[in-house]
Amino acid sequence: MTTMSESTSGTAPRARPTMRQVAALAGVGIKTVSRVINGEPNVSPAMIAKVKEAADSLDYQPDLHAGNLRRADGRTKTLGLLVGSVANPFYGTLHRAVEEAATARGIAVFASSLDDDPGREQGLVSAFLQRRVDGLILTTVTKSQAYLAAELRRGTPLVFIDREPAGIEADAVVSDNAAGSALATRHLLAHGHRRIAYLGDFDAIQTARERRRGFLEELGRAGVATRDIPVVVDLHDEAAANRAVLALLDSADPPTALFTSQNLVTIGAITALRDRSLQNRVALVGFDDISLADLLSPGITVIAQNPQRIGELAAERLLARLDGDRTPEHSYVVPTELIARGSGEIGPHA
Amino acid sequence: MTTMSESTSGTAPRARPTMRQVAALAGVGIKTVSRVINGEPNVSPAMIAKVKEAADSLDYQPDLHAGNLRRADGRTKTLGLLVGSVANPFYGTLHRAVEEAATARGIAVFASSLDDDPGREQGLVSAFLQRRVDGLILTTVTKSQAYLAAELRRGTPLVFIDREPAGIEADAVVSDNAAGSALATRHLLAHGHRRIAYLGDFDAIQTARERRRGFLEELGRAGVATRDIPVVVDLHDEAAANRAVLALLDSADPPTALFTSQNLVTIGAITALRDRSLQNRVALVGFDDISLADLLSPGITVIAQNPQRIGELAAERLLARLDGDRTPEHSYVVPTELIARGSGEIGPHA
DNA sequence: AATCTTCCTGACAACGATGTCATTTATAGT
DNA sequence: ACTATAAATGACATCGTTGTCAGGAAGATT
Repeated sequence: MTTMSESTSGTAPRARPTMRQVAALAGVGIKTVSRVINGEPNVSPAMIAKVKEAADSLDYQPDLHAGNLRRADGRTKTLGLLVGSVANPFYGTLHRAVEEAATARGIAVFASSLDDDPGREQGLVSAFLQRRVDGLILTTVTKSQAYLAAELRRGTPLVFIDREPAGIEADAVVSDNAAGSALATRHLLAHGHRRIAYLGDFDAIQTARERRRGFLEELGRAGVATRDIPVVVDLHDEAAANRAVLALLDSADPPTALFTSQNLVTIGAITALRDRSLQNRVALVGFDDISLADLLSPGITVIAQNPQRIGELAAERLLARLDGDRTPEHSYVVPTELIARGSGEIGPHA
Repeated sequence: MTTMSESTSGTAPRARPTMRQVAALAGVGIKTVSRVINGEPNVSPAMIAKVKEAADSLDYQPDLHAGNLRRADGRTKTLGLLVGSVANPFYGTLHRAVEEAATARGIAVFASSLDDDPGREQGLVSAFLQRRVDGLILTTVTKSQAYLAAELRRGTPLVFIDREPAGIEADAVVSDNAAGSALATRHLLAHGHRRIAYLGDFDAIQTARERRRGFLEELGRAGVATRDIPVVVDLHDEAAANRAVLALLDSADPPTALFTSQNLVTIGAITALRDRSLQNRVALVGFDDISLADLLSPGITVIAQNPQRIGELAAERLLARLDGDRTPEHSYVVPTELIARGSGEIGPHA
């Protein structure tokens, strides 16, 4: 007998019970407890009942990691998700979709924010890896993700989201940034605009560059001289965007339409247009949907991404890889969608 | 260059290296590797260099869980966060605050959504416990959380957020729901309203009941007969709220002001007021802040909660408990704040 | 020179579980 | 009744790491 009863009386035990303690209480071998807990076959009903009763009375919870140490497949039923920020609703929705697919298979999700900090990215990835996650879904901000090559070779599935990987071959799920921008541009051109200003995020961000490319290429296809097109980049917050738009509006030859490449930039543009009471005179299309955009006047026309679909697809790919899918790595492109709400349908007022 | 070469030659190893392999490569004992990896003292510089080189060349990552199995303190440097939904920006912000505090101490965060499902709550808690989280920060939807008593007794710190625990004594961090409602009510009364309608969420939700209580008690203090006050509850989405508000506006004696107890209900009320073109005639104060509320016309006056502060406090309490804080359990109340933006300052139009 | 510290180092058991395998017991087949 | 087969059970090694402890080398003290 191994009873040593730490300290006191009749209540539940103070220490966390082990399988050995359950076995002792039930008067059976430890392996039998293991079989019952894991629902393995070839255990008599009487044994099952005895063990379950002992386990319940001790409030026993198996230690997944101890088991995993010995288990053949080495799976921790855990996965890591690395996004820009969990406070960002775009990533929140994506996270939810990933969680849904994971939970359905008993997989728990670690979520962390990397905050545009390459050092933080590597630290968080390392923290996940030390906890032996079964796979990783991640946005990246490092120049190259070659540091993950060894891990990938060991069989840890990696799915990149939002931005494509560099220096390594792996699955990716991204939005159709250039095509979305082209769509927005075509929309504004179709409404008669020729002088369209572009307002973009940090040019260091891959998706920001893609969006700008889509915009400029579409103008090229339409035969609009890009020489006269105002392109402002490196706008990362509302205040900077507001200032940039005000400067454009106050210039000698102001644009008749604005294309903003990101959420906060769009909001900065809205406030700037209102500052000059031009919200019904200058057209605006923004990349990324904005909540309540339809309640504003005018409603804000946007190119909406589909974070839920991105999350679903990323999770689906990851789980498929875990199930042994060995098809070549692939980049999945999730289409964007133009939602017309008014601001993008304003014509050029000469 | 990056040929695939399944099982071959000189490249990095296929299997995940263990400490034993690093030791073998460096030609030292395994315990010495352990010392170097964990930065323990009393290792000669030459040894440190040798071991580090071997570890790097194998791309060795220590297995935190294996170590934890043997380690004295039994800490996994992992914590579980259970919220309504990670897609909800309120919880996203809270999550971020928790993550910030956790990451600073090398603690990784599991996040899951319970979706108002009591069964799911218990399943997720169990999943966390099996992964031996060091502590739990959680919103609950079960009637009683007595099922967690044994775990609490074992020393796993529990911090309840948003709603207070039942059937168990533990720390909690909650918003001042009743006081916030009273504040909103006082605001509307001060602007001359006497006929104020209340539109609330499912009455099964504790916070929803608290908000209603704060509203009715404040009316009582002001001597307003609650008999004539329209109180509609069990509204959980925008569409239901819209219908309820339309019904009130179309009634014989419509209210001059609305108090909506939750995000989606507030939005439903906004659309209903617009449907009747009454957004500048009927006052509205909503519980929970709404993004872009200041860009609407009128701007929406709200009682804002402080999810970041809730997250910070919850994390702070949890970490303190982990550090050995044995002070009695306590409920921390985070104040709410009224943000006046226009809709709540409309007077009663008789 | 002999002894005492102090510093380094590695052998070994242990953490809580599961895989393997041998053993016991029940069931069926003749 | 007696063996052949299947079902039920537990002893034991093992997963990757850290705690304990003992032993050897180097430096300090008498």
